Amino acid sequence: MRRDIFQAIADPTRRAIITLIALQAMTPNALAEHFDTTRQAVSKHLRILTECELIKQEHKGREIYYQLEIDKMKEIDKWIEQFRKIWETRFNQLDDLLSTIKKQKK
Amino acid sequence: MRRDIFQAIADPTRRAIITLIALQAMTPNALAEHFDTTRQAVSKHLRILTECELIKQEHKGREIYYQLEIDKMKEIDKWIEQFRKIWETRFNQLDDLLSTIKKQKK
DNA sequence: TATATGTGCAACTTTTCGGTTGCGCAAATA
DNA sequence: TATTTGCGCAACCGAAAAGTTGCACATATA
Repeated sequence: MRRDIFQAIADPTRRAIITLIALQAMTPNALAEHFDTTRQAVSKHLRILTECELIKQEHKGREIYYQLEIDKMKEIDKWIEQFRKIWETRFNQLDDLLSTIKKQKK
Repeated sequence: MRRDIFQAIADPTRRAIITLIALQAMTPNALAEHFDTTRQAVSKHLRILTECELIKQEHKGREIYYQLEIDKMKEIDKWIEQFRKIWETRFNQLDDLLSTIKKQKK
């Protein structure tokens, strides 16, 4: 099974899970209430997210609280960074262009 | 067919395509040379990327140059932003803690 | 101790995905 | 005009994904 973060966040339910537990750790049952699927399906998503270390478990009696491994999210941010550089450069170029026009007006 | 950006960037080949054409617009044939698949397979990826408006075509004779719609990439960045806020907050909290410890030492 | 609850795991099914092959079409070239 | 080249599209195939159902197991609770 190929498991990487990008494949993990491809599924909308998994993205919703990530957003939910980003605020506070939650149990599978609590999470399942938010979706129109079975608890087992949610559990499966949690396993996938755990496998690529996007979330981690915290056992509390018979309950298992899942919480976000925020640092792992940085890996996605790292990939986006190369593009952020591009759009920031373009923005600056536009900025330069605008100020050049401004100067010409004077 | 459900097509969203996150599903689009889930595939490693598609991510590579995006990175390649971010630098300069390319034709399907030119792109295919970079991968160990057929031109048709690449073409299929290009169609998916086009469908979710991550790339756009520019016809030049019988050749089609594909180029990145950099603005669309911002949507991914937008999703990441909520988590960036979290890790920046935590970083600042750690920073506060460290300076508190420093003060106590004095 | 018997029962209820919270959970993960395995088996199975249906859908989706990524790839190949074969085709047709338009533009360039001989 | 005949041929080559660049391309998209449709049909098909195997693998993987996402969901359901049924089960086992540990921890609470009566």
